[in-house]
This record gives sequence, C-alpha cells and structure tokens, in this order.
Amino acid sequence: MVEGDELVRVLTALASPQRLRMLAVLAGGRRYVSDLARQVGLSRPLVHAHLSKLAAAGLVTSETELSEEGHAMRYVTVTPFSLSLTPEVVAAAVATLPGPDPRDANEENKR
Amino acid sequence: MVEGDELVRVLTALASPQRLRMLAVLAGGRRYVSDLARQVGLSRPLVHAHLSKLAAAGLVTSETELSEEGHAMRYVTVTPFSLSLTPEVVAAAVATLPGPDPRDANEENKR
DNA sequence: GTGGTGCGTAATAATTTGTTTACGCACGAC
DNA sequence: GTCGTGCGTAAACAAATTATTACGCACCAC
Repeated sequence: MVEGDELVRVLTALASPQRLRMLAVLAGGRRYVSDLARQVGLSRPLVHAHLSKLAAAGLVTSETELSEEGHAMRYVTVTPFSLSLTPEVVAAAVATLPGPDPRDANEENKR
Repeated sequence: MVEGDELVRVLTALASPQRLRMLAVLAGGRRYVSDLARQVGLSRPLVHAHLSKLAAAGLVTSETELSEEGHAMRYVTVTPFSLSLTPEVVAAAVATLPGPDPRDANEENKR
C-alpha cells in the first residue's frame, strides 16, 4: 500500500505534459540533461526544475560522469515504477494523509 | 491504451490532496454537494470547482434529485476507475499527446 | 415576513507553479 | 585569448491554480 503523501508527490510529478514527455524520452534510455532539454524543447533551468520534481517523487535518478572531453555529464535514468490506482487505493492512501480528517456524516444521507 | 490528453486530465485531477480526499469520501458512497463540502471542510464554491475537474476527468458523475423537503440535491458518485501506470504506459500515452514531438537525438549519446 | 436547507455562478485575492534571463563555474579545441 | 561543450543556481516575471466572498435563485417551516 502506498502512503498518501508519496501518492500525492508521484501524481503531482506526473500531472504535467512536459514531465510526461521527459519521462517518455527517458523511457527509451537514459539521457544527459542538456540532451534531454534539447529533446523536449525546454530550457535547461526548466528541465532542472522539472527533474527536481520527478526525482523527489522517486521517478528518476541521476548520476554525474566525466565524458572523454572532460565534461561533467549528468545522466538521468527512469526509475521503473508501477502504479495501480482505483478509488479504493485512493481511499486507503488518503487515510494516511496528514491533515484534516474526514468528518463523520450521519448515515441518513447515504442512500 | 489511454490517450495522452486523457491521462493528463486524470493525473491532474488526482494531483491534489483536496480532491483525493473528496474521492476517498465518495468511495464510501455517494454524497450530495453540501454534505461533501462539510465532510472535507471546504467551501461549497470550492468543492464545486474541484468537482468540475474531477468530472472533466471522468472520475465522478452527478445527478440532481428532489428531496422530500423539496430541495434540489446534487448527488455525486465516484466513477469506478482502474489506472495502471508504468514508464512504458507513459511513453505510449505521450506519443498521442498533441504538441512538440520529441526530437531525434543521434544514438551516440545513448550509452 | 424570517430563518433554515439546498443550489450555481461571478468577482476578487492569494498562492503556487512554471518559465526565462542572467550569472558563473568547468573542460577542451583552436 | 575566444568559442564550443557541459554544469548549477538565483532572480525576476508570467501563468495557472486555488480559495474566499458575495450575489441570487429555490423550497419549506414557523
């Protein structure tokens, strides 16, 4: 079972066409940041910001390597994930969310 | 297979703790709008706005009924959904997204 | 009439997210 | 030295989302 805050993080990370595009590119194999930026047509700082969200959600990882030319290249890799969502899963995850508890309503409104 | 824009709509709708809470409440059975608002502790217009997003994503439906007291009651029901997400599913959905196509990078960057 | 319940919508404000520009570092090739 | 490649970050700005307040409609009970 997934924790509520983790679920929110993952869903939020995925709820962006730009980030989905980035994941799609990376699903075909790891890329270094500048290449990824060129691929998806975004500026480097923007890719940086998006990657930060994907990483925080655990959807990508990155490692820095030295290229033959002496460049510090930051390679980004998709972390394999499998997320199954149903209303029941949502309800269970929400139960672990910090914050306001649902208020008990009387049962007579339930039909 | 899910269409890209539909996926974005669903993920965006779910990427909100408030809306997840609403879904969790509704997963336990349908509620009318004011009751739902009280349950999640939000103002009615706000619930309205959130419901609009959930409905646009096909995650809830609503119907208006007349109560015994003559009130027009708007009942909201969760639409059963099952969403399975993996990097491959994302990539396939992204391929159907309108907008900038991924640019072909030469293969030499791929290691 | 007042007060309670329900409903939808508009306008406005506040907050969050997204994006660009700019700065500066590194290395190697010329 | 300049120019090309790579990198991270900050600041400023724009856009989008979220939330509140207000308005007005309906019905019923008293």
